[in-house]
Amino acid sequence: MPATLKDIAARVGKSVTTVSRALNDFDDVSPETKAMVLEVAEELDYRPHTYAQRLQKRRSETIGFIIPTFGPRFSDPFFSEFLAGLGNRAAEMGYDLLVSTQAPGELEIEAYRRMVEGGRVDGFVVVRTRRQDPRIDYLIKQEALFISFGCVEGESGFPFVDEDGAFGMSLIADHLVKLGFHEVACIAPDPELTFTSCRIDGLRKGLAHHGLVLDPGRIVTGDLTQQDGYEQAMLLLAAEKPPNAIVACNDLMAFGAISAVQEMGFTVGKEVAITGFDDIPMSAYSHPPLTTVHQPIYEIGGMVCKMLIQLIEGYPLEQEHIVLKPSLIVRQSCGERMNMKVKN
Amino acid sequence: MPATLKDIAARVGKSVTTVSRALNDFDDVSPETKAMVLEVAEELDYRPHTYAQRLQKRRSETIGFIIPTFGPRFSDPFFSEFLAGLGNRAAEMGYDLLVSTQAPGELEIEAYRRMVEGGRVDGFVVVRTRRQDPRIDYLIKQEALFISFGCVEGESGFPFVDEDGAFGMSLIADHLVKLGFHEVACIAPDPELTFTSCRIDGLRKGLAHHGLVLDPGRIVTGDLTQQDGYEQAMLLLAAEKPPNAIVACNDLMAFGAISAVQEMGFTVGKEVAITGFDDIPMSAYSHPPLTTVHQPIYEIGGMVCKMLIQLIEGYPLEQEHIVLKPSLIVRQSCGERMNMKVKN
DNA sequence: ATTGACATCCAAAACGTTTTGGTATAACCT
DNA sequence: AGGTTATACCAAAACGTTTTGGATGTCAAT
Repeated sequence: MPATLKDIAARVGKSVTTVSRALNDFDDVSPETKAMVLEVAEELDYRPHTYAQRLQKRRSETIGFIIPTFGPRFSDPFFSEFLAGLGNRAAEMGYDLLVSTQAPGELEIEAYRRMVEGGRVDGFVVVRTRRQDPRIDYLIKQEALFISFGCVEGESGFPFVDEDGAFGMSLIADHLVKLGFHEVACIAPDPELTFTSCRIDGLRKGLAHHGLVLDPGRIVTGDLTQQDGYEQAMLLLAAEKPPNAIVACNDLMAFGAISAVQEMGFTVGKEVAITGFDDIPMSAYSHPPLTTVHQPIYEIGGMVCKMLIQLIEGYPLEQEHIVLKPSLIVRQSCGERMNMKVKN
Repeated sequence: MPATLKDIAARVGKSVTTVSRALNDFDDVSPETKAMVLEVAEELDYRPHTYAQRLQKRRSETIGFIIPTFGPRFSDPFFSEFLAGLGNRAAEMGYDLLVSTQAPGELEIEAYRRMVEGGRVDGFVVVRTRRQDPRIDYLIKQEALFISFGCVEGESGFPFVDEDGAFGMSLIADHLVKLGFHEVACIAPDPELTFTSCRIDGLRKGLAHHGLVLDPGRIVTGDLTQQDGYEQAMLLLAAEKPPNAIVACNDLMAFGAISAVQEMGFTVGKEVAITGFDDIPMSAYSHPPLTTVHQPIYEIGGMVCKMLIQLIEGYPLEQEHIVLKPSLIVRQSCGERMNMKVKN
């Protein structure tokens, strides 16, 4: 039985009110009483009962994060990096982090309902946005507080952080063209995801800038896993006129593509260039190491968390919409001539 | 303002008690009343206030998981796989999952205190146990409910799931010896971790079984990251008499070791064999693909979660201690002669 | 007419906090 | 003396549930 305010009150011979106010350092409690209360609280190892506080304050001091995992498992380091950033910042700011996983679909909104309408959380973090995103529609309708990483089509009356995917892809295009890889293919994610079209467009425009066209027949769709990266790359390589560069929209698919290219007997970085997106820790340790676009995922998690807490606590955001410029990380998967790039 | 029991009671003209009992399907409420209450509840979109319920029931229906991350980030897929297993099972069983991250050290127990003594969670999941584990000591002392994945030295009066690391390592030893790799080195984790000595011993005994000794000078310590795997492997390769097999105690370090070996100009699987442990999804996509020991991490997460909930709800465990037999996954990082293995 | 059984309902207490709206006492001015 | 001010305290209500321990009414069996 943990100690309660009542226990302390009984011990010091004061009322529960006074004890509560002493512990919260109100100034209508005498210094002597405060000292006594503190001492007894220490002695009884008192901890306020979280749920009683929350009930009374009508605040949960908890933020919700539902990982939109597709399969039965989420092995995408993107989520774990993001989660770590979120979790550390939340803990630092005195908030709890309630985590759940729920694949997109029928049950998804139900998961949000449980958290929002049960009063479990004060706000949400949404990631991996879709072009038409029911989660965001729901949260707006409920007037729930949230920050998303990624935007949606049309609607922009909500705060979000996003990365400039088109810009990132233009960096990739420049890099490939400069190294002489002109036959470019792309492994894109589900077109429903908002960032898909940004990235494809960015790549298309980046190539166009050099007078090249991105053949629509060379755009295939993968589910963001290594497995699918492998399979889609195999498809691309089996084409009549196979590409000599495969631009994957995330690192995981790029790893799969590397396996495929190698299995077909080509040398990655020489006969076929491969690029990724995200710069997860593993990308420095693939063979060859992956040229990719860096997003500071951990930091973004922390940033989103901080913005949400600001919103919850009623402070205005300095910026409603933040768009981050990603940067190119050159490694060996497009060839060894990396210093070329570094020098400009 | 979400609807409360009081609102429903007012609408149907009954007491709060009756409404509560109707919603909980008690049989001292007439079918007509139940129907009415249900209808009005639906209409008002009623959701019970989670924290009020928890306060009253003195149950949080929440399980706590503090990820013992070392750095500022945890990119180890081990944790995310485990978390996914935990989270999915918890959601399925109607429990919330409260996640936090806290590196081992001074502040660690404080993080547990906040969750336990604030009554925030009904029980804990502990992973990556140390030989002397202050978390477990604390939880036992507080009589808190928990299940750990991994055991500790001495004490075993608590329920846990563990994998037979020694057995896994003996499989590795057999495999390496059979393929002719006799100069074995090992990159082990922090010796404080319980599984470190299990695995080293397993390897030592496995080799001894074939008349080989594991030179203590060939056991180095890494921090479970690719980075450290790379650096420790470099050290091993720089030795006077370099090993021709590097046994890493997790897959991430094995990836680092692969990079190191390749950078030194050796062919992995031919001049130097490399093995991992965990069989994370990435291990099928490294180049060469990694021979490793499979642990069903996702499933273990689910299993641990289920056991904890059983404990919380007062059902006895079928088994207090579960030790899983891992299996060897043969890929190319020890050579191409994999069919040899498959055939026995 | 009682008694007992059953069906249906509910007031009040409880969970552990915080907040509201005070009261009592002492001290200090006029 | 009366009035004001400051200090220290607290009873009660409130947050939204669930549970306890009846109360009331009806009907059937004695």
